[in-house]
Amino acid sequence: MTSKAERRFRANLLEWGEENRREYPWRELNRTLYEVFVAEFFLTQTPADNVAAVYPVFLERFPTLDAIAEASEDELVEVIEPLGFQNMRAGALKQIASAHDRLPTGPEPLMELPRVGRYVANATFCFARGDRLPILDRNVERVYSRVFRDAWPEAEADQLTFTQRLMPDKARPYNLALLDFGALVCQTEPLCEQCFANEYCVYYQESTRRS
DNA sequence: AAGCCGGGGAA
DNA sequence: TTCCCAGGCTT
Repeated sequence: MTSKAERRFRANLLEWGEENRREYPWRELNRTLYEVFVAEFFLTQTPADNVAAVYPVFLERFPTLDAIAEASEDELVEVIEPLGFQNMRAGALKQIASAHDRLPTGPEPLMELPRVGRYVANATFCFARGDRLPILDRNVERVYSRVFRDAWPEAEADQLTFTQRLMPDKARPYNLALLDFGALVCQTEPLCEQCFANEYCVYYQESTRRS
């Protein structure tokens, strides 16, 4: 069942996203699966602006999995060093490129690659192809747990179901908006005065009742 | 489910 | 220097 607040949130978020979407090179239309994967792989635990600085350099030097397979791990480390986690990441990319000519074409097999979890797998296929897959990171969890509080489940599997159910058919713009909203408005220190959800957000309702 | 890991950034 | 963090990984 979809509650009234859930329907409002979905509509409001989509509308907010149209005007507030952040532009990044990996969000351009017609990016290949590989190009989107590279971005999502780097975006974990790394600020988007850092990734944006390295992204074009990386794609220029390593335009395909094959280019990674042919390079040494040290060359890889050199390029991605500004991102941090360079050894872990270079090792995983080498492993991936030496085992595969091309990326698997679904989230489940993609998740079997080293250092690729649910978040990267779903984000890659949602953003590269528009697949209707739930994405769940700390931003998304913070947003939903504030807006819906008790309706937001504890267990990760249930959270995935919840986000899946809330997602409209236009999954790509919705999920992009969700990430941007978590980053720009519903931050750790939330900017409730400029938020569209004030009328039904449980967190906001509670915080105003107190004061 | 809970804790661990490697490492960046803030305190 | 310590603490906190955010994913993935391990158990």
